Formats: sequence, structure tokens, C-alpha cells
Amino acid sequence: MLTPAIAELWEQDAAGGSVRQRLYRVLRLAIIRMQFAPGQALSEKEISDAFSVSRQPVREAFIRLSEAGLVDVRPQRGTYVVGISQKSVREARFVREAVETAVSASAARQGLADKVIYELRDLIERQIRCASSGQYDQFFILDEDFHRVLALGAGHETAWRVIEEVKAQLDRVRYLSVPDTTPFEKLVQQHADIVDAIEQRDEDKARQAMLVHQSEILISLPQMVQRFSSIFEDTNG
Amino acid sequence: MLTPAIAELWEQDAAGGSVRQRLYRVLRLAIIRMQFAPGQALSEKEISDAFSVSRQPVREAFIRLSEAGLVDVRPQRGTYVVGISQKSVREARFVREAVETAVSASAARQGLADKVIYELRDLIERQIRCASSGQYDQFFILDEDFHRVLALGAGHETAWRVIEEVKAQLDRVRYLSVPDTTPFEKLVQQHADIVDAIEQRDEDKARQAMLVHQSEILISLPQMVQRFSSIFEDTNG
DNA sequence: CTGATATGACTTGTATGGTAGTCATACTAG
DNA sequence: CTAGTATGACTACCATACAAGTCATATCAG
Repeated sequence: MLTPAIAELWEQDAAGGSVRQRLYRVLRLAIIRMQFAPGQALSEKEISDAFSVSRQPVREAFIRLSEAGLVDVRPQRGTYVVGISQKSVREARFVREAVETAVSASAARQGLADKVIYELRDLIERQIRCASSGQYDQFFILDEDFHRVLALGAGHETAWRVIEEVKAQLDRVRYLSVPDTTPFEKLVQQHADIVDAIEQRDEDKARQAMLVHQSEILISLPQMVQRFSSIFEDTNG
Repeated sequence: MLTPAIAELWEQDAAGGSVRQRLYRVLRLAIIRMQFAPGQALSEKEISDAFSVSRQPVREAFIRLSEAGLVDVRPQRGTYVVGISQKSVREARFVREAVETAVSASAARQGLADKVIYELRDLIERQIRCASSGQYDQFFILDEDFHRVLALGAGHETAWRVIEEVKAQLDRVRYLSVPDTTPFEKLVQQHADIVDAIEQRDEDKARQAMLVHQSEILISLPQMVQRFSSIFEDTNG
């Protein structure tokens, strides 16, 4: 079934590139924003009818989604949105922590261009304004921007691609409950700490600051599991 | 053009799963083993004719390969094997180092099952035999086995998937020149050091041992660039 | 001889038909 | 009533046809 919110995603998409790429972007967002429930069955035909395209690009988008670990394609059975489990969240966080701490340390070691530092500081400023006015969605976008600018600014494009993939799993949990998680002010302060350490060229400090930041989700995870036990596949664990 | 070596890969493949998956495995191996030169143009039609399948599964395999960063699909132009550059190698190594050191440290922290430790020791034994008899291909397989058993044994499946992806980029360089790289005996000793540290539950030592191991490729990279300057896109750098 | 242009042989992208497998349900034999 | 089976409505997978863009080459005007 296609909700109006998903149709809106389709309309609002910039429509750059092929139909397959557009479908991938829209379906990925729909899954991350929990417009498709975990375990829900999708279908090539259903999606293709809904968006008035043929089955083929839908099928190719499904394959890409399965690569990203967001759906599970079972031959001759169906395609299902993958469930959320504590294990999948912890695993995604593990990889993200490993890569992001390395990026942060690398940035401190080699230094960042003034332009990049400025951009990061600017993002932090805007995050502060979002936090005070409670613009949740915008804050998430700026948060992603911060980590992307940092990774790409340090020249780690491959690393960012990896982060982007595992991040999708974590964002799904985030979208479950916005206010329950860590206060925005705390997250912004952690961002500032990271930039400070990098500007001081203190490698260990930069790594440590990122480690603290990446550990936040673990703090709120247990309450999330308890509150959304129907969503998590492994309520115990 | 399809060399006999590639046809052999197709024949020898276990043929498990769909045609698309089989094509992906074969083409991936062909690229990693330099059966397709960097920059070489592939074509959906060419491949589909050669393997007597339709264009569709070939196309889907191409999409997956482009996801893995092994080919570049340019709409209405063609599909090309991506080139090898120092930057791409350093980036892949950067990510792999970050994830593998985290895996090693995690294994030391939580400990590994006796069965896993035994399996790792057994792999090391077999690697010693391969090193002395100079079975290069088999050694590479056992090397990959070692890292896979370690990652999966520590429960880090997502991490292994990431390692597998970036590893493909590094393996291409390895296949360029086997004897030039680090002596096998040294690599095996590093494997043993890693297992020792994990068994001693020494987290820092395990991380350090893996770091040393992952840094080996950087040592041989400059000579590789010099010797295969025609292969590398950025001879200077 | 030079440069613009038309042509045709490519390429990947999309649409659609048919195949084979899965699964729930209804039905039938015992 | 129960166990086994046939049926039909799904599914993803593969093959094929067509559409649309790219690019080298040949052709022709100046």
C-alpha cells in the first residue's frame, strides 16, 4: 500500500538520473523514515503501478536496496523490508564507530582546509538554531551534512560511502522516536568538541571526541527497545 | 573479448543461486584477477552473448559491480572497469584498517570461542605449508579465510561485508605482483601475533598487531607504482 | 582542404511477455 | 473428521523488443 507521504517523496524528488536511481532514493527514504514498516512485503508490480513505471527499474532498485541491507529479496516469494534488531543496530554502530573515529583522527593528523573548518563551524551554528527551535527533520539533515563534510573534507570518499550505508540502519531507529534520544544541545556540543580537537591537531582527542559522539545511540537503545518492543525483532538481548 | 581463463571461471563456478548472482561472482573474480584490464570497456551484449544468457541478468550484475566500485556504468556510453590509483588503494586500505583493527580489538575484549581459536590456528598451520611450497593462489584464499573467520567468529557480519568490499580493491593490486610483496612468512607471523593477542585478551595488543598487518601493503605500494606505472592512473602522488 | 552535418552502429535504459517456483485455500479420498 | 492433493493467485526471474542517447565516420557544402 502506498501512503500519501510516500507519494509526496516521489513528487518532491529532484528526478535526477534514471528512473531506477529515483526509485532507489525514494524507497530508501521511505524505509528509513518508517513509511514502510519492518517486515512489510513490497512487490515489483505494486510499486510499478503506483509510480506508473515498468517493473524493471523497480526490480533493479530492489536489488540495490537489498545490497544496502534494507530489504530482503526472496526468489519466487516476495521482497520484504528487513526488520530492526538490537544486533543489527549494534553491528551498524560498531562499523560506523570504527570508520568515523578513524576519519576524525585522520582529519586531526593531516589537518583540514580553512574552508572545510569554516563549513563545519557554520553547520554547527545552524544546528544550534535548529535545536532551539525544535526543527527535528532539519537537524537530522544538518547532522548528516556535518559528518559528510568532515569525511569528504579529509579526503575519505570511500569511508563516507561506507558510513552512509550503515548509517541508514541507525537512522531508522532515530526516526522511531525523536524526543527520547539525546538532547540536541548535547549532540551539537559533541560536534564542536570534534572540530576543536581537529583544529588543535590533537589526534587522540579527535578520536576520543568522535568515540563519545558515536556512543550516544547505545545509551538510548535500551529504552528504545523497551518502548518499541513490537518493532524490534529481539526484545530480549 | 572473453579469454579462456574467464570462460573457465564461468564453468567452474558452483552455479548456486540466480544467473545474476553467478555472473556477479564470475565477473568480480575476473576483474580482481586482472582478467579484465583497468579501463577496459565491457558491454551487456558482449557478455550476454559469451555466456549465452540474456542481457537482463548481465545488466543487473553490472549494477552490483558498480555498487562495489569495480565498474563504472555510463548511460548510453558504456561500462568500464574502474582504474587503479594510489588514492583508491590508500582509501580502501584506510577503511579496511579502521574496521579490521576494531574487529581485532573487539575479539580480544569479548574473547573468542575455543572452536574459532582452533580454526584460526589451523588456518595459520596451513598457511605455513603454503608459504613453504609457494602456493600463491591457495595462500590468498587462506588469508581471506583467516580474516573472515576472525570477523564472523567475533559476531561482526556487517563488518565483514564492508571488509570484503574494500578488500576487492586491494586484491587487484596484490594480483599484479605476487613475489614483490611482503614475504609470506612475515604475513603468517603477523596472523599468529593477532591470535596470540586475542587469546591473551589484550585489547590494545590485538589492535596494534592488526594495525601492523594492515600497514604492510603501504610498504610495498611505492615499488608497485613504479613497476606498474602503466596500470596506475596517478603515477605521481 | 576544411568544417558542418547526416548517418549508422554502437551503448544503456525501459517496457512487456512468458517461465518457474511458492503458498494459501479449497477440495477430495479415505 | 483428517490427510493428502489439486488449484489458482501470487512472487521474482529471465528473455526479448523497443526507445533514446552517444560517438565515430562518411559525406557534402563552402
